[in-house]
Amino acid sequence: MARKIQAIRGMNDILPGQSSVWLYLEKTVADVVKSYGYQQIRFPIVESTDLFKRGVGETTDIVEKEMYTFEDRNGESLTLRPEGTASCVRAADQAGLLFNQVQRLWYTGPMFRYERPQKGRYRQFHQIGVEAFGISSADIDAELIILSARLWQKLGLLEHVELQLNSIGLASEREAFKAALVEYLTEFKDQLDEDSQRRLTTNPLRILDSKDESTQSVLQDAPNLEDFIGEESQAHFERLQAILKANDISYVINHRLVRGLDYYGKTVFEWVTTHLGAQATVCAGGRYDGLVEQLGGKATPGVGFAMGIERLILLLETLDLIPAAAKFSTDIFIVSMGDNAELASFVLAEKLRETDSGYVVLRHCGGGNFKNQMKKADRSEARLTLIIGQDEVDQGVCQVKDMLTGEQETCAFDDVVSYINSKL
RNA sequence: GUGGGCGUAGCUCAGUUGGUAGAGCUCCGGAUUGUGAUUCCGGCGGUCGUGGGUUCAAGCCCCAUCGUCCACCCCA
Repeated sequence: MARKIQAIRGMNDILPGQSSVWLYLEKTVADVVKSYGYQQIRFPIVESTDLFKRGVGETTDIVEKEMYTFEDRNGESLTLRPEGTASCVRAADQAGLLFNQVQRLWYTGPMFRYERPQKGRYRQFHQIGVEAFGISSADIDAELIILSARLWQKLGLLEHVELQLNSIGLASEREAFKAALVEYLTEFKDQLDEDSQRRLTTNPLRILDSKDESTQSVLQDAPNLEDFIGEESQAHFERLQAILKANDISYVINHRLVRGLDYYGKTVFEWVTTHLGAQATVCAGGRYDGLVEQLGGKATPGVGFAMGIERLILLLETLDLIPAAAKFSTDIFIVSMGDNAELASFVLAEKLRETDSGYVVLRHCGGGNFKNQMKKADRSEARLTLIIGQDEVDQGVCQVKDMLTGEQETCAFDDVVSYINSKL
């Protein structure tokens, strides 16, 4: 036997039992997002490596060590997208959709990061992203957050996720804070954990997140980001909070909340849960007013967020929140024996599918005796089984069996559709 | 990239101090003729992840390797 080839590590197949849940989630998101006036945009999975280097940030972990980068046949460096925002900006700007106008866009699809896989974290994972361009005021930040809350409500997740908010100010304000933080922490360098010492030079803001006790105690008296936030950023943040309050969106302010992508400024937020272990963040985003310009477009404000589909599905599953209607199920199973009955069963099946009822009609294929076919019908978990043999063909009828009660009735061929409509 | 757990039939797993493999489910067939979920009987199905090593003998011990899971890091 030839050796089997398996899927690439961290890249999962979505199997039949799972796919209906994906469809349910995607449909729910599409409906919610549409009701806020967002239109879908689709862009390629592969882009120029430079797009992500410039968009996401050269020194971020994503760009430094997590990208799937390779050379095209003509030597151009290409990368499998590690996130969607940079591509979205590129696509929208290239089509002239960003200059002097408002755009509300969303997208979904696979993203790729070379990480060590674990629960809720995969090398190919899927995101749904929502982005709004051309509005600099806080009301659009609020709209996006309210939209996400609406989605949680539709999915039954609202009480299981918590909104964390922060403002990380303008780039210049952040730089000033970063400098002050590094200056302060350098004094206590020997009291910091190993990772944090390294981050002093690589990503100082991340130190705020450290779980190390000693590091946290050093941080007690460290400078605060809030003190470096300018008036404009502050007013923006306050307005956002006022709108959220008016809409009864509860949140906690987390001054430690910083994002891993360089393009964020002012508003940042995350929806987190306690049900997914280490992968607590289910949805995250923020404002990125400088990104469009950084990618060569005319300065255009932007805000957006992305959610991880795998994580959301994991959450829905652990909380048992997937509605029965979202699961695949067979409504009618058709059993037949003999050549004539087989022909009749095809006709019958098409009669049922022709209606707008949306019934899932499964015809048994491959013959076999009634006993085995009935067994298949049972396994299919269909509500009703239609049975046709030579006797039924001769009389122009079929048997309709209710698999729950075991009751069976004879029904004229011509009346089958209306009879079944009354039963289901 | 770092650390730890795990890898035995299609699936879930058992396998005692090393003596060349078992259960349940699934699938197929049967318990009288054209009717399922219970019950009973029988059958198919495994070079015990892979490659080395120790031993008279390895699923069990040792090394390596791959895969998987969890955590760190980072992120959705």
